[in-house]
Amino acid sequence: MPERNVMSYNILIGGYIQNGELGAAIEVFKEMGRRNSATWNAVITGLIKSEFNGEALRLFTKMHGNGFLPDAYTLGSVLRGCAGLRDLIKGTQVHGYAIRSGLEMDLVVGSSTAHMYMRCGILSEGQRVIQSMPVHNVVACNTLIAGLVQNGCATGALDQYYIMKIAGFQPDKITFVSVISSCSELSTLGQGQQIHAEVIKAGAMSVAAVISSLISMYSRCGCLDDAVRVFGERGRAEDDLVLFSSMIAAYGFHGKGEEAIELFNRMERDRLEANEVTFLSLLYSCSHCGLKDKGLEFFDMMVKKYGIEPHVKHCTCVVDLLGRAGCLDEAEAFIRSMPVEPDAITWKTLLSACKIHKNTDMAKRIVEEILKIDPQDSASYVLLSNTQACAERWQDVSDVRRKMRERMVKKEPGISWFELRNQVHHFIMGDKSHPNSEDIDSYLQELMAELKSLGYAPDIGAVLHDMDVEEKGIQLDTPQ
DNA sequence: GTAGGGTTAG
Repeated sequence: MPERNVMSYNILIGGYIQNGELGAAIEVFKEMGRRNSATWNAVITGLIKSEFNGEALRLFTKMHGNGFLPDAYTLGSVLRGCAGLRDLIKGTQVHGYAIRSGLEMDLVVGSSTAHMYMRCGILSEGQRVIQSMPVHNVVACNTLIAGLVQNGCATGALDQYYIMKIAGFQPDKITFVSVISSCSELSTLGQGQQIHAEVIKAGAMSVAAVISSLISMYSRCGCLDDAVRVFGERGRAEDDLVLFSSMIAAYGFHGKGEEAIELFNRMERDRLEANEVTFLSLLYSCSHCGLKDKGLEFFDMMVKKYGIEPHVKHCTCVVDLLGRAGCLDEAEAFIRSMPVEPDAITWKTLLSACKIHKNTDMAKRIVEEILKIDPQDSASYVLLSNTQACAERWQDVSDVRRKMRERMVKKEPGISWFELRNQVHHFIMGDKSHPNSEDIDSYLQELMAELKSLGYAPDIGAVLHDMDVEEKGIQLDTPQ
């Protein structure tokens, strides 16, 4: 087979992959007597684009074994595969290969390396790789911004967004999705509105992912009306399904279960086929709106009518549904017979229901399950201690606290914040550092008096014992 | 002919 023919086969493979016909591409690949690096790269990339990451990595090993040296194309794809599998060990090996072959600083290889580290939760290494690159482009900036927000550093992501603009890069749809998510994480409505305006100016309002993140941002910032407006003004987005899923969740977040269900019914009428995320939004809405039976009905419908295999997240929603409704035994039985392995969040969902319904015996048992999965989970110890406090079992409360000290488990103090006229004001429990602290406190007392006059009874049992050693320390250390 | 970043739920 002459080299000229290899090239025409490669064109054929490329075309199949572009059309999503991976099977046909692999058929051609198998038939080829001679291949070059581009042949291997095309198939490896095709596999990774369809999320066959493990298969792609095996083919990469085979490529290497056949004497073909990986180039920047290969490494970029393979690193993306490692990121998809969250395989830090393989990812680090590929990074090592990139360094030895002098491709580490290549724009694509560098971004892919950083993305791999950040997907595996190693934010600092990802930041280091991006910052050591001599040249940047919009993709390198996006990699860093997305990595920051996905690793819980939304403030850092927004800082990086302003740095990127100062450096002269034009944000694109992917930048917008990441920074809008950052705003919803931080509930900084003003900043979110400003970015919304930038999205309009940049002409990115037809991108479903962007609209979706705007709906979610407005909803989480407390502006359901704006979320509804963005949803209503959506043009002919190519991917309507994501928008419906976001909007259902937004209604659920605001306690509007009826509206969430109505939207789902509208999807069925319009023959827009719900997917696993739609059902997640729907189950979430039912559990947050006290619609237990409806929720169970939807779970059943998802499996039987739509043929969607339940994911652990769906099951956790069902646990929440049962738990909030007070069906604790049913919830525990559900977890123990679920089709997928429960994770720490599943158990924590039940634990929080134990606190609401003051079931201390079950709480003890559930905490043991959580600590099997995550022994350093401070929130579970605190939740257990609060459950005991609600039931006025003070001896058990101090036992839990003692265990935490013995196991060196530290609880991060809670923090809350809000944005006012482009300024973020934040408060730690017992914090007196805010310049208007006294005024705020006296207004809070007024509000509390008004609440009580309207019949509100605070849950003192839990509140008094919510303050633990670390939080007290911070309260005392805070400058006046 | 082959390369990198994002989405909704929790």
